[in-house]
Amino acid sequence: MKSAALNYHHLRYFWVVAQEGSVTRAAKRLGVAVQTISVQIAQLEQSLGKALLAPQGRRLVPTEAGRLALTYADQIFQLGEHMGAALRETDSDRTLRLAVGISDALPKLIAFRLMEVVFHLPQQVRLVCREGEFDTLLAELALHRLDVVLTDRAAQPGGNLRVFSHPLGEFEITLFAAPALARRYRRDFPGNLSGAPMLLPTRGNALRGQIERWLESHGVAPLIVGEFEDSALLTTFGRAGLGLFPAPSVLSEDIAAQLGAEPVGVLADVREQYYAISNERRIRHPAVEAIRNAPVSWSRTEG
Amino acid sequence: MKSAALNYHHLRYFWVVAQEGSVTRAAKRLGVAVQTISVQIAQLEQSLGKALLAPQGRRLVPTEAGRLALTYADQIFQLGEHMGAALRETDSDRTLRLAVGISDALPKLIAFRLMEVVFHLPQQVRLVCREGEFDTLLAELALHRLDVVLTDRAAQPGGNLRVFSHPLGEFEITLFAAPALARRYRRDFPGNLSGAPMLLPTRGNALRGQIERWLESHGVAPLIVGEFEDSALLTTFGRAGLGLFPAPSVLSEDIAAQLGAEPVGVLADVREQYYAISNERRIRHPAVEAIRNAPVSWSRTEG
DNA sequence: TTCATTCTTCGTATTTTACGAAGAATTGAT
DNA sequence: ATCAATTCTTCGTAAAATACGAAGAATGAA
Repeated sequence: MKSAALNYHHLRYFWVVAQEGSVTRAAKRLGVAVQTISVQIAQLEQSLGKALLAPQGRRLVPTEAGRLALTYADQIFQLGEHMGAALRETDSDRTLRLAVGISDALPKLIAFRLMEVVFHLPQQVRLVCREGEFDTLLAELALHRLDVVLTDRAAQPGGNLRVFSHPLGEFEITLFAAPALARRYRRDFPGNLSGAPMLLPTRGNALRGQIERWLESHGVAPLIVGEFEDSALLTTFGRAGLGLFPAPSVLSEDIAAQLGAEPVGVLADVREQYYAISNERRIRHPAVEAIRNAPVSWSRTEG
Repeated sequence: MKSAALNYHHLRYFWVVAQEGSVTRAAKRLGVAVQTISVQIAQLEQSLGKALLAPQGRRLVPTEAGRLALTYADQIFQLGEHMGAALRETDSDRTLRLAVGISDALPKLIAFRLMEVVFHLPQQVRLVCREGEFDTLLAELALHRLDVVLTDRAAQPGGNLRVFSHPLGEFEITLFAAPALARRYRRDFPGNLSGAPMLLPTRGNALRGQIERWLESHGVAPLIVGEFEDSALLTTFGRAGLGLFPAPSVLSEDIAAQLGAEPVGVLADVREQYYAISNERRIRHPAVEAIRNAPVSWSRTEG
């Protein structure tokens, strides 16, 4: 038997009664008759299967279950109030909001560079970013909780979700490493990579397959010491000196400055493609359009 | 004009429609007619003063305001579901729960020692602790959100809240300090305290007055370099070597182990009294009673 | 364009919520 | 112990909300 949905009307009465310690006073505060409240609290208790209030002296005090319920009720009604306030205050039609989902696999620095353009638009834009797995973000996009998802692979056209992928250009990939490692493997690159410790994206990432093909074609077999879903985590491990790690060549300077890691060698012909995924085939949101059309400041091969 | 309270019933329909992207499908899922939903969403929009959904192609997508509302709705209905689950799963009558409020001013170690006994009761007790200011905690006690408040001062009997203070015994107070400071001021204590850096509780704390009287009676005037509402903060500053600080003598060992601070000298005749404040004159909650009657393991003068 | 689908509006049925009246249970005072 | 006062419940009915059938309007897709 599936229990019916919670009746928030009943819950509110219970909540007020618990605050006032009395049905009578709650009735006064709410401007309704005592019987009304009495009945509805009884209904709430029945639907939950637990007593929520018990008389003690002249007051009504919450039972153990009632107290638990109150912790939820507190939050629920606080949220309700905040929501009203937020909607009233926000001139949500004035400021343009852009909700962006950023795939784990996308290097944060790339994400930043891609989104940079929205701050140079004529109108003020409030950027709301959410990180997560590709599939999660795609679902939120479909629900219009997000305006666009930035990621490293296109959405499957055959999927049950009606979304559209817009390529943002191809980026050349370089292997980076902490200074000591970088010095060691920079010589004779790429011939000496066999046995070199390496950090790679997990299978399923588009880049992974390309890198493996590149390694094979160069006849080298490094030791894969770690696989990462999340690009930021991958570079963190790389910075710590645990292995060579791939990243877009254009980030060379940023990686040196932020992570203290140096380039080891370019993976010729390995290219990562980034995408903006949106709901419409023809992009409407001006900020998304700006991202789509941005003349990205670093070298980039048009796809 | 005060806006009417949020109608959670309407909000739920809106929430489902946003998920489904269509009134029709939402109606199917909810088992009601489309008109019903249509009307109620219109009412919700009117009461909030903003459009929440806008047609786009064949779908209904949330507006900017709608999206904001959805972030709240998500939380609200998640809480509702969790509440039902929590109430169903918890055998809230089996496990005894004890909600304790701990005054900022109370040394955490004392609080721990006072509450220790509840874990040795025959029945399993789930301890729920909340920290805060004295007045805040007292209000929560009055609402029965807490079973007992542990604090360093009794509640005013003349207050508008009907609560009762149960003394838990008196504790002798010692001045402590980081090792270097302690060595310096331990000699000739208490005669050399004039000009010594000292950290004290804020005025209003019961201990503060006693310490000042003690200092005066010994004819010394230290330099008060800090006043703290929160005892944990006070000891943290003390540990950093910023000054001498008072704490119960019985915590000497704990303070040495945890904070690396050493005793400087005992404040003879200065005694801190701790209290358990509850709702009933005669305590009913077995765990509270245990705290009240615990033969505290360390030296303690019965009041 | 035409057709199909979806969302609205209107009037009425149903359900939920609210209240007056009366009864039961408890407290606090006499 | 008894009484008065207060509080919470239980009825039956009134008011309000929610829900639905029917019909009209708007929009996208063929």
